[in-house]
Amino acid sequence: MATIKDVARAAGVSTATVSAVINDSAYVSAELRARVLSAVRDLNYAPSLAARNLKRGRSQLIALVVADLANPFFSRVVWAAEAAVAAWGYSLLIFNSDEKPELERRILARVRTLSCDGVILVPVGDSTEHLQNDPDGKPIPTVLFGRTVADDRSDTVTIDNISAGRQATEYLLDLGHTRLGTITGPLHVTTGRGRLDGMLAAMRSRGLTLESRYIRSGEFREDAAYSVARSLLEQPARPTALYVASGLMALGVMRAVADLGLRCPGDISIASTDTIPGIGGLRPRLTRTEHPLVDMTNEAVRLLVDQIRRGGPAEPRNVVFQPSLVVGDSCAPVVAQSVAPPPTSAR
Amino acid sequence: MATIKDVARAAGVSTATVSAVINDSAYVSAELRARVLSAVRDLNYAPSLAARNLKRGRSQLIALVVADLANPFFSRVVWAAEAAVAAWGYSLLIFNSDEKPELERRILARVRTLSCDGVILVPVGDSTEHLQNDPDGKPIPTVLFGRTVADDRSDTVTIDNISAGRQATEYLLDLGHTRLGTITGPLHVTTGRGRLDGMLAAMRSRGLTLESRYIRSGEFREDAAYSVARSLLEQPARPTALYVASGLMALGVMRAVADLGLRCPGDISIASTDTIPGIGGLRPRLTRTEHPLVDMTNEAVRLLVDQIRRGGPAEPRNVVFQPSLVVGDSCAPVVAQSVAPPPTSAR
DNA sequence: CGAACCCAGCTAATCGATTAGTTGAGTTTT
DNA sequence: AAAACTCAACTAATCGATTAGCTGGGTTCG
Repeated sequence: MATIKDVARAAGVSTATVSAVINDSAYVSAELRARVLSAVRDLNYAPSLAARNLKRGRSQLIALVVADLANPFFSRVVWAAEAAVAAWGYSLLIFNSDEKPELERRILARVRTLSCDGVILVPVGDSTEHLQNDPDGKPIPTVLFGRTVADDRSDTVTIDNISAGRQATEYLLDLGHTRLGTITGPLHVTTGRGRLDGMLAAMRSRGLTLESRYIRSGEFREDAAYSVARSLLEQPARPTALYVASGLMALGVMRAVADLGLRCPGDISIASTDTIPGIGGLRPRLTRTEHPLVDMTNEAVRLLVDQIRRGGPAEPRNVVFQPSLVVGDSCAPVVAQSVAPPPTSAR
Repeated sequence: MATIKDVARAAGVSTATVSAVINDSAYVSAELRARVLSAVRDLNYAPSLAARNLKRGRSQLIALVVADLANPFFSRVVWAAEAAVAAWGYSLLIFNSDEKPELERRILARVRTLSCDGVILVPVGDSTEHLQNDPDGKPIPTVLFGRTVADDRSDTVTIDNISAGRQATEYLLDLGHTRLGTITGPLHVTTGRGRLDGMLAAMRSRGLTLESRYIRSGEFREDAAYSVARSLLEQPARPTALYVASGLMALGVMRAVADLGLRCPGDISIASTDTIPGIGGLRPRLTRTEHPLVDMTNEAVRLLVDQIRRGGPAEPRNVVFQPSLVVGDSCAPVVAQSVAPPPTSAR
């Protein structure tokens, strides 16, 4: 690799002049500028970011740490983040904490070592202590994405999970369903907890309760959702409608429904929250609440770049996006289903 | 951020000793080692990669440049690559060339600037000229993934696309289908071209031909596949079976089939190639050829790390993985379908 | 005409690590 | 006991860029 010295020698100028030309940081006469540029081309010179970053103290790197890279939801976040980050002149590093707090801790240490300019973090566990890991110095600019944690001084970008759970549930209730079931996410993360809370609130406000035997955690995983959905639906007097707290789990639930020989929405109505690619291919089309994922990601990157530029967090900003209900045909009015509560088990 | 000098001062030793302790690169007495380690802890010191990399001339960064980050297939590659790369002690940068050769060129320039230790590249366009962009110096260690390009000195990891097309087609032919159609990928990339060639070869060897009006390109995109599938299936005398060259396109095709009121496999049999998350939720279950994606990714990373270690490419290695046929229930024997070629248009 | 100024371009310090080369106290050899 | 070794630990050069500060020729102005 050619260095700035090689270029300077080839162009017959000093390294300072080369640097000035490359960065447009000072006036250089047209002649020298031309000589430098042609030398750059001849040697196919590209400045070393390692050296530049060492001097400037930044890296043009932004890290995205997601909780589960196998989840298509986060794959879309990766896609959106790559584009957003590139638009601001940064490059994107990807890490997968795999829902393990200990791994998250190690990743954040590495992020610091790599001197990333900022982190977009989907936190796992319930502490962000690792974020202010620098007793004297300033912490790395951080935006928490999707989930929140207890005590916090960081910017956050989240959705209104309670509203998502409520909207989906109210839609089912409006169709006349009263015996509802749900496949939740992990209840120790806000996305799991909030959606269930929204559902409970919606039912409570109509004087209904959610029976605990109709509540199962699918852990935000397709396979887990499949098996808990099976066991949930094989109960005698199964619910007439199901709220599934994530798109990935909805795939598993639909699979379980098909494997049990149940028809959707004929035998069971299903509503879910969040969209993943591929869900559009499902028939029936799922009724679901969607998040403005691209907007959320753009906003997270914008907040992060803003923090980086001003060199430290201002007072924390919490941006909450609202989900919207997208009606498909996976839900039917309860009158169209068996009217009398059937005490028979599924097949 | 504390520097190595701060640590040296705090521990009352030289920076060389601190470095020796951190890297285990020379013997240090137990006492000094303890002093250094405690200073490291006190100051929460993390060595600056920028400085280390500048000196060592490497970055511990591997770039993954994919052709379409919105495609769930590549999302899975990202997932597998992150894990593989981390296991070797590297971190993963993600870039999306979005099938644009010009963007790919810019990305590779940036990869060079970032002094990435290596690149896993899903090439778009048909030249790798940009890879030996350094007239004098050595090119960045590179592994081409999934696709190949004409002239090449790089390692490659690919699948046998011809075999994938042939296996899927032969399965359909064995069921008695003779009027086949296909939704192809872009024919200028090897994954698109090869799968079609495999299909053509399979038909030719049974004395059949693929009518050109039954061939459509879905560009490896879900929406494009949806619309070309619609127009293909709305023709009079539509094919009785379809080979769809990618998982993402298969979702679009299934959607088109459903929207046209056709039953699969009743009215039309469908086989495809490659798996994406979410495809498992489809009913009927798709008959398809699958790639050992995780193995492929691991192999690509292994080859790349090997290149990095030996400091330059040995003679290029081309690893080809074989697809395997996974039988679902999206295909039916032709006798079960309308026996006489129906000259009626769909619906 | 000389002082004051301007400014293109240069010299050299600097960022934070690694590491070749040096030092000097302690040990072994003869 | 001097010479020859060992070896823990240190000093200082180095990686490739940026940039503060300097230089010296050319203008402007009193």
